[in-house]
Amino acid sequence: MTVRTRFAPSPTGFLHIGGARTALFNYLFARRHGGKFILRIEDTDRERSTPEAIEAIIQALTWLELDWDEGPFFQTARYDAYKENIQKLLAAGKAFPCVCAPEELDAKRQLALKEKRKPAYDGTCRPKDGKIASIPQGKPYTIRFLSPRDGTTVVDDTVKGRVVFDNRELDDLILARSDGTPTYNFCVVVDDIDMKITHIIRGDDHLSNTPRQILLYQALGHTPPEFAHVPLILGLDKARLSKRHGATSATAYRDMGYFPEALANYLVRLGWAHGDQEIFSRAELIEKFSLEAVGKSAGVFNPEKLLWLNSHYLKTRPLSRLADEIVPFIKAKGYPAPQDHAWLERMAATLRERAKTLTELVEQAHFYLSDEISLDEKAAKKFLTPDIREPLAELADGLAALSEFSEGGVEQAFTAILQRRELPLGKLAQPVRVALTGSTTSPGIYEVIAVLGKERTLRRLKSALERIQTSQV
RNA sequence: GUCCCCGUCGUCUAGCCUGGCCCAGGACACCGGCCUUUCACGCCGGCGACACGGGUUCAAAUCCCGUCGGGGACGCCA
Repeated sequence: MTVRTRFAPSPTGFLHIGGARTALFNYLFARRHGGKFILRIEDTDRERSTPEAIEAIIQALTWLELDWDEGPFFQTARYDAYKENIQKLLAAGKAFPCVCAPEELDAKRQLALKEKRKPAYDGTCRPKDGKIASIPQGKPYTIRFLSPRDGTTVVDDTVKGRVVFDNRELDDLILARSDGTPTYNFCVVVDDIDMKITHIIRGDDHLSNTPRQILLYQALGHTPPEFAHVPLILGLDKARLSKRHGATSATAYRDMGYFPEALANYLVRLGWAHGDQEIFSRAELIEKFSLEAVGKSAGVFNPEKLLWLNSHYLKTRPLSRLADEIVPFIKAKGYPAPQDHAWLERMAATLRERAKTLTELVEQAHFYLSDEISLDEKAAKKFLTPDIREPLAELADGLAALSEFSEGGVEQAFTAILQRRELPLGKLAQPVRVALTGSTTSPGIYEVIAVLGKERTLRRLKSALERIQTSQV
């Protein structure tokens, strides 16, 4: 039997973090077992489904490199299949029409809740004594599943273990709305049967749906697949992750300068572990992922750790790739995109250990990307002082005379002056740093100078010198 | 309210199934130190948890029961 998993989002919004992890687990499990990973769009709720959401979900999956083998399939294109199966159930006396009005049902539900009872369908339209109910004429009706009133339904869940539900807890769920369109729990089962899904891996908020679905499988004459309900992702307040916890869409992280590898690595470790290992390549994940190692308890989303993983990927990324990846962020900040790829690489190399995201890296690259450096006045006051004017001027001359404008050459120029004047490096480096970058913190001063190049370095030193001159008078 | 799930450092987790190797290991964050031209990186060290109460046992984070706490489901949403 070849493994077939599926990710089945409803396109009512972007792909959120929890969905991304579910997709990842399904993907990994399928790949691990040489199976197929299927994408299905559950768009039966026509009110809330949008083409934009579909696009956003596909984009997010693509960004995360969770490529699917079949689909996307759309439930709205499969109405015939659902209708056919409803007819089958109706004919077999396993479903029945219900003429209860939504308002009635709602009132009963409210009352039950108020009286602290479990709100459930009271069976008003349930056919008595095993008769096959006839279709009501001239009245709107829904089709309900005739759910057994006794016995138990067992879910043998790969992560949660054996969970037993009393069938009395399950009411006669609606399979088709009064407009004839099928509902979620029914479509899912029909689809998973037709698409030959062998393993359903999804959030554990679906665990309580599972006994109904198992009952539907049985009614339709099929064996249920394996179920694996993975715990939910919580916010810092332990409530289910939602908008108020900040960025929750997968692509929001892309836009904030995170790498897909980092997000995937973070997400997979939330609820799953392989010993003490923290960093996983995609290949390792495929090799090592297993549902048995997925934990049972919900996990809190920790942005700090994601950031740490991202910085890891930032530090270890091939430079030429990094250079490509920062370009969109440079443009987004409104800088002209540098054409010299090699230069971009050198620039990124000096910054990558100081930034945790691409956004941060580009922010710190301001003095490379623009000649209008923002001078920190406090720093200027402290370091661009008259006593440094001479060494600074001398350094400018030394750098101007350099035939090879490399890090090594720059260092020699510095050392020569420092030795002659018996100055510690910091005494000269800080003023130079302020002159070139506008701030007291930056990458190593030799790297900065080498990357900036002779012309821009000299120009900035010159204007610093001028500033010292004028403030003297 | 009813049903279901869950409960190891602040957070993610290893260990739990197959009790002793665990006065509980790793990671993020935090604190201190080292490295150092600044800031980072890196390295070293520190802080810090078996929810609680009973039981079983020579021995319990690990097995059993209860309590408490958190989450989820209860839609003509998915």
